[in-house]
Amino acid sequence: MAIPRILVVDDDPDMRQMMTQFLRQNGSIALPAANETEVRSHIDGGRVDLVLLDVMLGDENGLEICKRLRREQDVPIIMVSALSADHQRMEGYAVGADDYIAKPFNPNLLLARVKAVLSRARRSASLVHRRNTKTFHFDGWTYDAKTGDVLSPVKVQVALSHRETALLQVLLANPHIPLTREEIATNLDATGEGQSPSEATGRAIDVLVGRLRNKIEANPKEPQILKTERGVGYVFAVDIAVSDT
Amino acid sequence: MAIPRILVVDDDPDMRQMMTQFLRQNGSIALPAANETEVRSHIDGGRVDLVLLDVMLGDENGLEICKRLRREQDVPIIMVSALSADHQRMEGYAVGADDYIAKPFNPNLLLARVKAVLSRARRSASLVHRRNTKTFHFDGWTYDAKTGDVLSPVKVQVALSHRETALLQVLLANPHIPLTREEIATNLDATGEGQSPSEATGRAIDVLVGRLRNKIEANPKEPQILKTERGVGYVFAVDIAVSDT
DNA sequence: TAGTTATGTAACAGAATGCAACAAAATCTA
DNA sequence: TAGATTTTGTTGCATTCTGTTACATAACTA
Repeated sequence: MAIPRILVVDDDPDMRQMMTQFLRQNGSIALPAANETEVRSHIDGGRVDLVLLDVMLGDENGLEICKRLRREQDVPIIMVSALSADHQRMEGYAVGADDYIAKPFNPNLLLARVKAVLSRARRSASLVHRRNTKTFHFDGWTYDAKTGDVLSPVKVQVALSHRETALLQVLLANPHIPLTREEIATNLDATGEGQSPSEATGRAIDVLVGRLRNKIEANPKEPQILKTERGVGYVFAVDIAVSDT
Repeated sequence: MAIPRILVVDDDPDMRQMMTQFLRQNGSIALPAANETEVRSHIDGGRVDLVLLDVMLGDENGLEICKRLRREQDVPIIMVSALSADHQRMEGYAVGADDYIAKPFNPNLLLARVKAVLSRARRSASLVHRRNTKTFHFDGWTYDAKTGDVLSPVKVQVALSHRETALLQVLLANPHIPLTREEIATNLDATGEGQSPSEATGRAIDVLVGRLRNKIEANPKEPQILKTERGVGYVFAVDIAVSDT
């Protein structure tokens, strides 16, 4: 599908900011909205693929908005709430939400849910569910994005940890582009394969890079694939071929 | 989803007429039934997405029918009753109804409830339309939702315990979606009987997952089907094909 | 060259997960 | 119904994963 357009509805500016930024970093178009009026103007104004709706909207009631939206439009809705009590969740479903997530949420979880709801919506529209079946080839190596398997040039399976896999994915998505540690960290948390409860601090990325090098570099001391850009960060420095299987 | 097929069960012809007409005007296929015999013939004869069940059915007892339906089929049920007393409502839930509405009801309210229950059923383990006798195929394996049989890639029967089967069902209903332990536990309890007696505590889900892995993973140490999402929970990580038999 | 800054990495610690062993509960059987 | 068997949750320990820290080394600057 085209780039998903996600409406972020929250009356707290900070939260709105945080969520829109996060979604944008992960390839979505995020549309912020603080109240029902802004929601309507967005929905009436253009395509919206998904609504992330806070339950508590100051004086307005997210549940009510959800109910109304559902009655009029057929846009998928994920309710977001600080209250994780089960009855809240139930209420969310009862008014027609497609999913429910409690604040504070794990960014991975949010992204996974967004993906899931979008793909579900897409599937019901097209009936055909094509998964991500790309395979990446670089410098003799193979990475199967579907299974997550990594094969060395001599066709030996190499086991990467979740975090290492996530790093590899980020790099594969940005070949020849030097990435700062911060960029890597942000995208790591987003990839959905790797987890980290909170933002990575300190030298975590350096260490992670080192670990990945130990697994995929012939000579980790002289990296050919994952090179250092002194003063900047790291680059994936070889060409990539992508095959659709 | 396709047009919902709703079974309207009421012994009063006027009320039946009114409800079926109303539902049809609102885009559903309404199937009238006056007693348990007619209910059975409809359910056995074709797909039914929701049952609107009157509590008072002349000499029969709606609650009993509800209980039986719940035990055999996994079709969503909304109880309808002229008695709005609280104990009645409670009884409705206790026998496994998904919702409860009191007569006389606001037609829009009925519609909202119907939609809510349908969408909830769609998203959660709605895979269990036993009557439809679906069979799931994944990674060489076969799971027959009707008989509960599980066949390995080499066509050997594998015996799963009730709990393991329930887990498999929850996973099959949510492929590629990382589920938290809490979500799994909730859905597990829901799949069995209408109640959720006690939240599974501790590491029960972990252990259960391990047990299922031992039965359906070629190499339980390196799960290909039921993968761990560190910090989140577990995912059913392979594609599923569903055949109607 | 000496000093400064950036990077590599081993060692450590805390957390998450896997799992065997046990116990309690449910189910079956004679 | 008593006893055997199966199922299922709990617990404790082992293992794996991942970020932090400390120090060594490399690169850069003046």
